Amino acid sequence: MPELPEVETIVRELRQPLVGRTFTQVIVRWEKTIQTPVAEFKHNLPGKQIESIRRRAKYIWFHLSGGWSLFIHLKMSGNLQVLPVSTPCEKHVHTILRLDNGHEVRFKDTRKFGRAYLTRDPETVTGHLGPEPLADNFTLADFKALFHRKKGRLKPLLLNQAFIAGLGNIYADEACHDAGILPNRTADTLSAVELERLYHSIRKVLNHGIMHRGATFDEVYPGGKFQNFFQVYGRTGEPCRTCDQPVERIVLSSRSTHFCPNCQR
DNA sequence: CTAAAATCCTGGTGGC
DNA sequence: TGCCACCAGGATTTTA
Repeated sequence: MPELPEVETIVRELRQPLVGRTFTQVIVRWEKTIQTPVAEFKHNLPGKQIESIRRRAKYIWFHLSGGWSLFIHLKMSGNLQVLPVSTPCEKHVHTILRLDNGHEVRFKDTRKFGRAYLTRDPETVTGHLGPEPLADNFTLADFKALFHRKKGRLKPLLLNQAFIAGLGNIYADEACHDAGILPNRTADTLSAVELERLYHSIRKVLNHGIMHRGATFDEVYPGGKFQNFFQVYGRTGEPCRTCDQPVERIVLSSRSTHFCPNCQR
């Protein structure tokens, strides 16, 4: 379940092997992965060179020659491998993008939720997204303004990518705990002081995640270490690292939500 | 407007 | 050991 820090780490690791490469061939084994019409995708991708790779929210964004953009969203279980064509292909590889150097990009995705988009208009994919929480120009005032006349509960708001981009279940729970705010609070009850704490906590937990190269989960994304630093996520019944009270779990908008009833108010 | 539920998927788990 | 019901979980879509 890659969230912002995992996707950021993956993007950084893809740059060295992929920037400058040109796609030569597309093999699609599970067509639902491709969100743009498959025939267009297969026709338009070969011949395009990767000029740069960035991240927007949880999307991996390949800037291609000719003004094209390839977006890949890993969703729950997606994983990108860059391997020589001769390497035996693992199970659950649904799309293969051949390169001009004898290697290929393999989109492996056990649960088949991952999606790829090829477009000349990036806005069609990312246009609905809220602000990047780690952007230099994303200020406390901007964050507070997001809450203007918002009435829903805090956790679902933080998970809403149109509200703020990049948080998922793990980092939303961790940010609420760091800020000392209960995730089921109604958004319009948060004080100015609480909003300020939350703003800094969101950026803090995301930066910590990136620093530890993300969190490794279900062995989908190897290499991350942040799972060792979770304060509440997945720790139901275990003692809070701050106060020793057992971490509690509730369900909010059908998502597991973990919090410390003592540290969070 | 908010919000809850259904949808898409498969591997892992727990009950019997 | 086998069978099966059930669950997680991001984002979108549907329904209330």
